[in-house]
Amino acid sequence: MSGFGPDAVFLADCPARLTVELLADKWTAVVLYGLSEGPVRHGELIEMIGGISRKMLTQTLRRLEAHGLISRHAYAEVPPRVEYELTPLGATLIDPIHMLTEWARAHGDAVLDALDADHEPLAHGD
Amino acid sequence: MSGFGPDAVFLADCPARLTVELLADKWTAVVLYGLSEGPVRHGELIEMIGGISRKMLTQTLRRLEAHGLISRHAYAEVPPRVEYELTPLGATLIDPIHMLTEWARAHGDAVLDALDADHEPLAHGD
DNA sequence: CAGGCTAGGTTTCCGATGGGAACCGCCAGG
DNA sequence: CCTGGCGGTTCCCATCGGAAACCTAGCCTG
Repeated sequence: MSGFGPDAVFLADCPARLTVELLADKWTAVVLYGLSEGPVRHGELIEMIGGISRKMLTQTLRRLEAHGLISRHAYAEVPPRVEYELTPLGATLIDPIHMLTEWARAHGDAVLDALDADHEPLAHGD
Repeated sequence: MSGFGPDAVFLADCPARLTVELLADKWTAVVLYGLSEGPVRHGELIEMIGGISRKMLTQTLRRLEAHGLISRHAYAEVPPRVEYELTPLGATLIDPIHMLTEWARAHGDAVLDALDADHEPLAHGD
């Protein structure tokens, strides 16, 4: 434990840890990705993402807004219309997220394979 | 909901979602990063990371192992010694994770600034 | 005019999850 | 024989996440 080099950046209390934990949510990355092509409404995100509850979506959006990654535009119409949009800061996160999806596209298969091998280790004679 | 383009890859039930959710843990990315420079022992990870409990570390390591991203080497010694190491598959994740840390290094400041502005919106006259 | 509809958000309730800390097993050494 | 070091598990509790009902507010329909 004596010398992890300058790469230890995100193993302690540095801003990197904060940011990684900001993204380390089940929904954060997905929501950001959902906004990557332009303003999207609350209800659209619900349908796009699939599996997220209103509560968690709102909560995630609020957090991203508080962190300056997205902006919220509420139109005083009836029925109410609310659109969310990436800020320039939030837009800079799309590239890293794309890298993750690219990784998934390339290696997701291998991960599923490993998972399968691990779940049934006695399927062929223990 | 009619045409999000081919980029909708990870908004549904595709493998990308699975993988993103695999990483969407408070500790997963940090642990992988901690292993990025070679085999590391359980206790070393505890000290490197700081804030993680034994339970969560073990749990995270088990999951990563099940997904084929790391391998576990237990030496029948006394006191027990257990080392964890990235598999070749796991090593391919280091690049994407580095992108996140780079992003954090570049924009973490802006995020903290936005957070601060949001937390005290009435600090200068409501 | 009353009730229902839409759409975003909040509240309530409950099951799942995460963290802390104590405990376990193992064996060498004092 | 008791302690100490290390990896891991168990127990307990606080928090979180999800489902679904409720709320607001104005238009439309009956």
